[in-house]
Amino acid sequence: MAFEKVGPQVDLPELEERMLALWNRIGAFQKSVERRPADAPFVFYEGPPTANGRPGFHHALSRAFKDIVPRYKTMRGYRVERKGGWDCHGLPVELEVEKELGLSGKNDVEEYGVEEFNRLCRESVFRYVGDWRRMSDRLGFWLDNDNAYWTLDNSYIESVWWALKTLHERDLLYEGYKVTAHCPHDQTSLSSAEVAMGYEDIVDPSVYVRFPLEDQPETSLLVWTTTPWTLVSNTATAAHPEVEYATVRVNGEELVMARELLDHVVGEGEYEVLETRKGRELEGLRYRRPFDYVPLEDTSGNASTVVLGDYVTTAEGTGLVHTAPAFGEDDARTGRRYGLPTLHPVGSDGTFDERVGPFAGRFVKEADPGLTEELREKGLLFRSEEYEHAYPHCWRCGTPLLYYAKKAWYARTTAVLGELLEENENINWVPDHVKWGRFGDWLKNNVDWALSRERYWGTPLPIWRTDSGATLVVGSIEELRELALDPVPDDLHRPYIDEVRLRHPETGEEARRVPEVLDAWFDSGSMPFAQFHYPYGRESLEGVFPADFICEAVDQTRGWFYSLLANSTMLFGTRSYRNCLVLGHILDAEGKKMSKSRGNVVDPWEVFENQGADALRWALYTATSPGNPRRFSVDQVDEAVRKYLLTLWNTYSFSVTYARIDGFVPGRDHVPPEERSLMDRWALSELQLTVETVTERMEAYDITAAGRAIGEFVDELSNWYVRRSRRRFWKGEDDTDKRAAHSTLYECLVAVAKLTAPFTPFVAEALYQNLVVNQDAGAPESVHLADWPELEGSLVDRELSERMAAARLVVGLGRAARNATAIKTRQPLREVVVVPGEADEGLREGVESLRRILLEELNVKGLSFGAAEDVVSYNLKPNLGVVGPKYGRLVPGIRASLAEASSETGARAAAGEPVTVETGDTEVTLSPEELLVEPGERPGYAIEREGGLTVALDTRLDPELVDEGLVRELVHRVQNLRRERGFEIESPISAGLSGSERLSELLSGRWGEYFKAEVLARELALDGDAPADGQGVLLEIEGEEVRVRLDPLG
RNA sequence: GGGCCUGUAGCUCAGUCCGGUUAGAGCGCCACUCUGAUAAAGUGGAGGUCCCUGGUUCGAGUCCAGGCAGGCCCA
Repeated sequence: MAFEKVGPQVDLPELEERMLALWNRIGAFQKSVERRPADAPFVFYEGPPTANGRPGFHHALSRAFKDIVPRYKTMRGYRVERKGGWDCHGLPVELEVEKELGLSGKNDVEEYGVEEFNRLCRESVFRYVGDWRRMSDRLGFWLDNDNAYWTLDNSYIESVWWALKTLHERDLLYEGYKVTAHCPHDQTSLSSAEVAMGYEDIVDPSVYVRFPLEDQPETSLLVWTTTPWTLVSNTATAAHPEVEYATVRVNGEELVMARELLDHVVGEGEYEVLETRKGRELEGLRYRRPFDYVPLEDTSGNASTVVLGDYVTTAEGTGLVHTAPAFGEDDARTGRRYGLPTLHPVGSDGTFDERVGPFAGRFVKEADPGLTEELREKGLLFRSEEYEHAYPHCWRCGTPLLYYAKKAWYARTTAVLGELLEENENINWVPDHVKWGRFGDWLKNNVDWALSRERYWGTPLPIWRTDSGATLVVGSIEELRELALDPVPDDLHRPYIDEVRLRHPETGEEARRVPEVLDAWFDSGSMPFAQFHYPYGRESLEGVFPADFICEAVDQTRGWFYSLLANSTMLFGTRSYRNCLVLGHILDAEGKKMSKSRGNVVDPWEVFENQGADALRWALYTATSPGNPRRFSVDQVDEAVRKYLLTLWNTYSFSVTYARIDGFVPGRDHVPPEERSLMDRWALSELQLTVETVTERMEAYDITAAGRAIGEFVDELSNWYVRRSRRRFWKGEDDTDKRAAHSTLYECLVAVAKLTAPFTPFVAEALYQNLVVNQDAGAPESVHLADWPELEGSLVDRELSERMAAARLVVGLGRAARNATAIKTRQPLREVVVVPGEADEGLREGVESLRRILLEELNVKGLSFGAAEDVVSYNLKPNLGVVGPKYGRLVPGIRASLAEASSETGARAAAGEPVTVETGDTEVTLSPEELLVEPGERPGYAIEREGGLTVALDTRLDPELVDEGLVRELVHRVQNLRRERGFEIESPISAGLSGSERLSELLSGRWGEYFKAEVLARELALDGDAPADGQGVLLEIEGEEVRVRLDPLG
């Protein structure tokens, strides 16, 4: 069957729509999975997006990268299941619904009703699923959406419960304190994102307080705080282990604080330094705490001692940080490390409880002045000032937030820290710096994972508690049924699950569920098993765990990348992904983050409709390494269209156009590679080298380099192979050489279609359908069902590639030389002289073998290899690699002397003799190895050089050359006329010329046949029969006036 | 405040691991050339404080230290 006609113009978006329809019709995606062996899985995990917002441009980015690797691996023979998934729970969903309902905070939600609220949350996460699917489909992202997992499904929740129960059984689940930003007005915790929304500048007290040492009450630690009310709960003082602390005498008392802050706090010259020591030497010093309202039950431990913390700074304060584990994140962490008690005399409304005597019932911040006064009375107040700083406020009600410890459920990730670090070593991070940088560093500082959230829409914690404090962790629905006193609801979410009371199997007590829901990150981190309802819906994870490949943006380092690793390490003792491609964020053309509020968001659909998905994909893959933040503009997509897609398309169109004219049939007309021309074998060799590079780069997940290699090959194929081979396709006779050219171009295009299939799946498919499916009924019916090109080593000819590179270099230099002479390329020249440099071994042979190409490209009659001195003079330079180490400081002098050396010296050096130069008062003799000899200008030739290579054009014209130049110019002009007249490429004409004696003479002589062949003139009439005045077109060529008439024949 | 990444031509990026002679490519701009597949191609030109400062070295875009700017994450 003949190839379908292909024009040079193409409507890419329209083509893509047709390919999408084709894929649907033949079930290409399903087949691409099912036809690969089940026992050769390549596991991909889809990081679930939340569908309560429309997909944006950055989602197109990550989906493009998520798609390319599975497509590639499929072609490599793996079965790549791609189960979709949706993240359904979490605070963002709740906040969105709150906003829609006009609710503000938890009190509002409870008043509104949790049942209805959660119903709306459930609805909202399905809202834009259609948009997501449309965007993904149009982009060419193949994903199994019909079997997607939903984190809100009972089956999913049950798997997550199993995980929590397993953690519990391994003593990896516990209840502890968690410091959160707390709004005392709304009586709720705020997420860090919410906290960030509400910073305002306010004035707080700034107090410096004495903590007298237990053993030397005349010496005090000097401590600074802006929240005097937290001093009531002080249980330690933190110092930085490496900071230098001084004991100083000030007005008869002794104080300890960071040395570098003395001038600032005490005043220059106001103190006498008695002693200095590192912070680590202060560890364990026992002091008297400022307030005794809340009793310390155990005074023997680390309470009221100096502890160490890396977070202590000397940017402000005294370098000694008051520590109250109930009211600071650092404090709480330090508290856990040192086993400090947590003193927590504050209610959720922000008032002191009855223990804080005179201040009981007072809002803590309002108690600051009274507490400060009390410190003054006790003689503990060193100084009191005011301090203006940015402090977080509730974005809803404006109340200053309190950092405040609450009970929370934790996963004891620190217990498996060693394993986490070890497993991280076994992950291939791309780019690799993430492993030991952003991710690894952060892992090292791992703290236990606070799993519980005091919210409504999430996986309910499967923890029930009796009045006596005994807890039950339920791991399955069946277990729940066994223990339940009430009917188990169909929907496991709140509020229904809250109604279910359990009977404690040992104590017989009644138990109620704790109110919290689970951090949604734990949901997503559970997807490797929960997506299959493991261990209930599926007994084994063999073949689906761990993932071979995941891909998300860099903001997931502490999100999904972590939750996946933490969960699988705690549950299965191993990482859950082997290769992780980390994407940078997308910025607009100005380097600003793309965001709706800035109005600089690029709509993927605009790009789909104007340039197409292939162009977008290609731009994303090849413009920038994926790990970097990328500046994106539509210009890049335009360039992808022009530089890559249209170049490829036109090469394809060219190939098909001539294959149709010649009736070329790939199978029948195949010419064995060894019988093909040099140019063909070069193209095949370059193709194989490209296959090698692309495969190797894809295996390393270096998509950018892989894509660029394909792009370079397509450029070479179009702008060197096709351009150089055009005449072979045009010529009339149908011989081996022509079939060889067809075979070569055909094979290259088929291979490119396969190579580019993971990158630009649509164009690849269009080529493949016409070039392969159309020809071979037995071929896979889609390029995405085809196998990746095998490297055929026998076709690789590195030497030929090098020779061609050398010849192309010579051509480039020759063209430069020609431009410099200002002689038109249509004017032939007599000779090009090539002078290889010393390093150009084998160049002579290479150029010689490409003689014909070279002569055509440069339009010269002859090629010769000149002795250098024929066309050049010499410049001398030191060979720094040798001379540098040997002569050191003399090098600049040597360099200067060589630059001034005479031409005789240059010639001698070129002949291999040593050269002696003077530099200052030293004489140095340089051996040939220590010298670089370069050719320079010489009159009579147009010369261009690169490295040691010189190309010289003999610019002298003789009458014969001038005649030919004139004829060629005439041919050119007549060809233009043909085109203007709209003649078909292959249609013959009759031509008549008159008015120029000189041209008539040339055309009736030796140039007639040449002229007729070039312009496809079957008949040529000169002068007598030629156009009379007023007929045809009058041309002026090089001062000759000639009248030309063209008539179509037949 | 901390961690990580980035900084090279007007723009997008190579090159930096492993120091070397004149720092490259593509796009854009200017000039010229070529053109019966191409929205192309070729040649030349303009365009560079390789973010800054200091150090090591005969020699630093490259190695070291300290800064600056931008991005992300965290506080």
